[in-house]
Amino acid sequence: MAADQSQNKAKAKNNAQNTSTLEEIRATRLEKVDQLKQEGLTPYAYKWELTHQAAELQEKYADLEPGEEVETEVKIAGRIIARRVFGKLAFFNLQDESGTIQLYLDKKRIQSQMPDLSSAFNILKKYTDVGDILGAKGTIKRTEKGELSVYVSEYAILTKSLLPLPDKWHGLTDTEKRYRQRYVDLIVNPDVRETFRRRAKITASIRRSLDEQDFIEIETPVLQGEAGGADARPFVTYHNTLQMELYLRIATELHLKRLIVGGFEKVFELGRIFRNEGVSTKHNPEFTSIEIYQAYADYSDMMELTENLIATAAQDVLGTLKLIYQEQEIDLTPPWRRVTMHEIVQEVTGLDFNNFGTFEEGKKAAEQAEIGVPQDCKTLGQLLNETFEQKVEDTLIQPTFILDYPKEISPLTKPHRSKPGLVERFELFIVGRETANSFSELTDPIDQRERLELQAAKKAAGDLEAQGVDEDFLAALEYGMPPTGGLGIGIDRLVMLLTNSPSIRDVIAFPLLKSSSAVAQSVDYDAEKKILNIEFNNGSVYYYNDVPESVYNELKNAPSLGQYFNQFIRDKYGCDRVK
RNA sequence: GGGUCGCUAGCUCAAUGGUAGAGUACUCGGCUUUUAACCGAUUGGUUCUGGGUUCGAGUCCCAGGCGACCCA
Repeated sequence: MAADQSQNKAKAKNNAQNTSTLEEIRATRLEKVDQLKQEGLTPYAYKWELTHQAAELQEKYADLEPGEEVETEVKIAGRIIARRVFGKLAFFNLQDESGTIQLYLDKKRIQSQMPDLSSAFNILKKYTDVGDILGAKGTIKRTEKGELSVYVSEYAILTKSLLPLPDKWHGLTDTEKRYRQRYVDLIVNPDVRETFRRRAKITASIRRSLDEQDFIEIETPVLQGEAGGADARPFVTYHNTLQMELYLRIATELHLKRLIVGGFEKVFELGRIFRNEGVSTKHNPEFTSIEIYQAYADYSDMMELTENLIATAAQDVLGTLKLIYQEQEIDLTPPWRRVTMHEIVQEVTGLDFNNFGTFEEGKKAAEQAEIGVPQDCKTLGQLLNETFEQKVEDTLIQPTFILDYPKEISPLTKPHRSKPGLVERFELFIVGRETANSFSELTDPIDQRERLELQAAKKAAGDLEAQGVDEDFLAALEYGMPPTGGLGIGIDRLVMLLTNSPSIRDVIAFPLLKSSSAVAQSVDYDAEKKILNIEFNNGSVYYYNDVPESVYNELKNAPSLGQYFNQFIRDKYGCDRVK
């Protein structure tokens, strides 16, 4: 008795080794990897032949009665997302891309079907964890409790997982972790997988529609010498061997138009666009657009195309044109409302911009209507647009085409055929968001040059979003571009709408997030050259130039090196990275 | 750029300025119809970081980091 007790104590002590921190869990699982190898198994397999996916089986055997079995042999694979283990019986829930199915693991059956592995059931019991990838072969059985199961005869551990999954019940809700470790989010939140599956269906549907109408997709450069086609700040990069600055594209417009000049009549590109701007629920610095150009068409044709593409995508993905977005009912059944910017501004605010003779007059009226007029707003056209953005946009819940924009905010658009000062442009708004933008494209090379030079002047004056003059594009126009309708659709925003996602980050698999910045760790100072040498905790080393000795002394004596540095040095002195 | 809120165990969350806790996961033992399995036991912490106030700080103050939402 006494001996038993001391033995138990020793055992308890032995078992009391720490197994709960992340590192300890990982160490325990690495041990299991070793033990599997000792059993002659490979914890990282090469292949597993499948015959079915989980959802397929669920559907096929939906009518199987509890207790009933089918002798057909199936092979499936997936991740263990739950384990319920008894002495000689176990139930695992296996998740593959399509869904989940239960594995019914009976010791007797497994041991007899896997004679080469002496303790096949115990290995399963001891060495598998939630998170492991498992392959299973067996027959179909609905258990007496009514759960459709694969009655396993053979299994293989295909991949041993070393890290624990989030809580099976509460899952992963921390938004930051969900975005930073999207793979974990995808494992435990099935609706996230559904969102990205739906995204793929939407882009496939759009490409299919365009293909059926004989459009072809042509890829244009991401790296460009001049970033044009939109008003946006570009990312700048550098080509070492060519020794030239390059910009990441902010639009695909100017190159697709070159293709129209070259003789293609229906072209498009669906691809990534980069804009060096802020991050919000509606903006990610890299996002996806589709731009479509059709020769001999105008913006009216583009309206029909827009309705057709979006309605078809919704029908393909949702099976309906009526949907709910964030508790608002949206009806995508064409035709959609078409209203000019002048009309809608008057409708919402009561301001009739046709009545204003001068900018001053308009400004006075706008300010009375509580519209904030920014400094750089200097024309009636800009004021109209400002009023529209401030008062109207949010109210455009159902799909609405806003037509006929002021010329000064549309440098690539053909003048309106009957309304002076306006251009033939529309934007599509749904749930208050700009979702598409389209013009009768400007084809007059002289007019285009004047407008781009106006943009370039703004850029020279410090407007970081203004466009430069793309001489080669102008040369292309001088060879002659046929009348052309152009259309751009924000794919991310469309996907948000059709997946009922409140934030653009929900529809981008890996949204851009700030990395936690490096912390200054140690410091050195060259008094003669006034160079401050800082080493960061990530190993990088920077030289900060022209740093006064007094600053160095304060830094040295600061309670926290890292914070003094962030506050008083980081952005205040020029620096070179040396390591 | 401004404001509000948040950051504590792998995950989800507690904790009047006074011994950092629960559930779950992990580990060990038991169990052939479970499905948030169950029963029993053990374990697990840089409370985001750096300062400050205090006899004493997860909590109060200052600064910083990251995130969410709102505004411009």
